[in-house]
Amino acid sequence: MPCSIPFKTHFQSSSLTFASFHPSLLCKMISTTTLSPPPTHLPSLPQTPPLSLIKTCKSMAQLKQIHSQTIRTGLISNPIVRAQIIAFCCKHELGDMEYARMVFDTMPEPNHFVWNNMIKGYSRVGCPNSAVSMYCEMLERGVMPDEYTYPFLLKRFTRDMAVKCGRELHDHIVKLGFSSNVFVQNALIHLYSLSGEVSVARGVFDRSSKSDVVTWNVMISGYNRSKQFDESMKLFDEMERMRVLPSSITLVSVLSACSKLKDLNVGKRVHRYVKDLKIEPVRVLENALIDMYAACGEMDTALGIFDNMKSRDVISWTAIVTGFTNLGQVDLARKYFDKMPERDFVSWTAMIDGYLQVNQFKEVLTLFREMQAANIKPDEFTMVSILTACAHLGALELGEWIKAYIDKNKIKIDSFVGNALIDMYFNCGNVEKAIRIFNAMPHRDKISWTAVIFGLAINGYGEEALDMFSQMLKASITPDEVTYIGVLCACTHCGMVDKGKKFFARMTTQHGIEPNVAHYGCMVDLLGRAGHLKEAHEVIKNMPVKPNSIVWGSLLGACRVHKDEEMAEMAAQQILELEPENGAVYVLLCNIYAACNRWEKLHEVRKLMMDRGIKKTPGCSLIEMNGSVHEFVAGDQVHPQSKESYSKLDEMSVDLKFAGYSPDTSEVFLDIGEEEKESAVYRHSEKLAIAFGLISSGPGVTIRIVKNLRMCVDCHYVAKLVSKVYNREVIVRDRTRFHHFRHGSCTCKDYW
DNA sequence: TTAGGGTTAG
Repeated sequence: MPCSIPFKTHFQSSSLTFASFHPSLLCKMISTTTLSPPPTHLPSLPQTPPLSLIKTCKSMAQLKQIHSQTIRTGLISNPIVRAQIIAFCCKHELGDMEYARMVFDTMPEPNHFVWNNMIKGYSRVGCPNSAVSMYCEMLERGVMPDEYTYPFLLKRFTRDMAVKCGRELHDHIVKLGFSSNVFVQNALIHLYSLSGEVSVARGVFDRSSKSDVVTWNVMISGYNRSKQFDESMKLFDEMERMRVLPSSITLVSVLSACSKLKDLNVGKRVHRYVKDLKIEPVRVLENALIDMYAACGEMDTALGIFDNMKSRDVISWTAIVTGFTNLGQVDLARKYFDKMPERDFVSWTAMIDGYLQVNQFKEVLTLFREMQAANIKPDEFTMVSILTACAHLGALELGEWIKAYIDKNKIKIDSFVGNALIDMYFNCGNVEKAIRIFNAMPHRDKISWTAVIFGLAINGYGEEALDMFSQMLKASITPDEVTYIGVLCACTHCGMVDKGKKFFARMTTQHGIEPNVAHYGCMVDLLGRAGHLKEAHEVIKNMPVKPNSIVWGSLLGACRVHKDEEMAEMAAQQILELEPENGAVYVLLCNIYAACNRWEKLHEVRKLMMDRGIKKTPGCSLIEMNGSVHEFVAGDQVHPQSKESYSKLDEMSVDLKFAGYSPDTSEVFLDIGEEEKESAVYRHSEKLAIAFGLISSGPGVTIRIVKNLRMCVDCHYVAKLVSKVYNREVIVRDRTRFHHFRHGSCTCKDYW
């Protein structure tokens, strides 16, 4: 419902509209609520004048008694009495705004004091829309606001409201001549920093007298809000130069900025300030100090303050938990988390995020379940952590559940949540849903575009990824180095060597991005896949940065596919110089020797592995069924349904042999007979997971598996046949890419 | 008869 500000007296020609507001909220509140009238038969109160009684009043029940007495005695006709009753409802912690409105409606001509109190009351109870409605009503009835009105009105504004009507209200303030009032100025700085127009806020700040510490505080917190922590610091310095004494609130904001910037020096300076100026170490300030020291990794100092606090709240505890999680000391963090007397959604999310940071994804999900059992409502921060864990585990069902939860609970899908959803869907191999989320996002940032490009690329949709890239450029979003990884990855997946080279060059010439080691790795992958092994090697030799094991690993992978044992040896040697303990390299080299029938060489590497005590990482596959993640390790029988899975595997083996399957043991490098080799590949973890998937789900249900190592040729072959024989889509995410098996073929086009 | 500012997790 459009609501024009009826500012008739001063704005005859004004076109001001408050289209965004719903003053009906207020009307609704009043019309649908049954108001309890003041009680009529009550024991008589002591004969104290009602105004003094209201001042000492403790509850709404008491207020209603006083109200009723004033009605009986006729004192209610005094407008000051009604104003005080309203003021109590608007200001008191237990004040009731519905009651205030009821009394308000009995006043034929409420004065400024009453209007201001009503506005303040609605702001206090978190109904800024109703406060605006009240403001509109005030103007409509020809009462001009005064300098008290605006600080009350703006106090609880939301970002949206600030964006939509900040400028208009500023206009009113200027025209009414209140712009030099320091309280109004402070409210305006707050308003603009809320709407994200921090430079306009700064303009108001610069025009102010700057003699009031609150003005500085509002500006500093405004910079913090818009994450311009450097500016907060500069302002703090300027304050010192201008000899404005900081208050404890200034110090809290500055400490918050120090924490974000990890600026221990200024943080310590603030701490000295607290000590030298003998500022009372209130809890909020101590919390801010703990957070600053924790963020800078100084846990001993943080704990020193924590231990000496008179009283701690949930923020003090959470700051300690976060301090440890940031250092990766998740067990210590958990120790404090478990000791917390109370935990809120932030503390739970902090601990969950701690597990995420150290890649303990299962613990992430376990803790999330505990959080739910404790009846703590997660918010969008929690959702991001859980979705990220789902993405790593390939847990699509849980990810979908989170999506449904977000929808049901109307959790805001901001760009963080949107991007996490996109990542989750892509990492679980559900390209369609990832794109659906992307298309529905109102604000797509660089990260959203990059997530889509990269997601499409790793899922084998190279052409589509490049199409997205050109759409991104058309939308005037500047790509960064991560976007280009996605672009190059897309070229690799489609074997578009020339295009890839062109993009690689354009990255620098058009967007000024210097390629880093990851980009060179992509180029090696691109050339290697196409069989240009020498050229790939040339890229490594000429790259200006030191190649890492991933770059050499790409070349080694290409050598496996194109069976170039000589270059493979060289690449493997390079990797082992960098990472002598890298078991996967020995294994890959053995695979290559086995595939080339170079048994002597293979024995040498095997002996080297034994001598150096290097063990082959056991293959492990995760499969999610009915909301739980199941783990299968090659050859193990730990899973409760492993017996059934093995029986299914036997059955599969017969079915697949009818379809022409014979085991491919070319990559088995164990010195064993052919039969044993077959038995070894037979028990690979992804086969067990596929068998489990087949017995645990109905016909036509997609089987999604996440594997910790590269898929072997035999498993790849089996997955292709399963997709055909059982008419099932099988999606396997291995160490480096996705394999979507459909109707007997794979999107990786047999290169991985 | 009425005012303002702050801390924790992506």
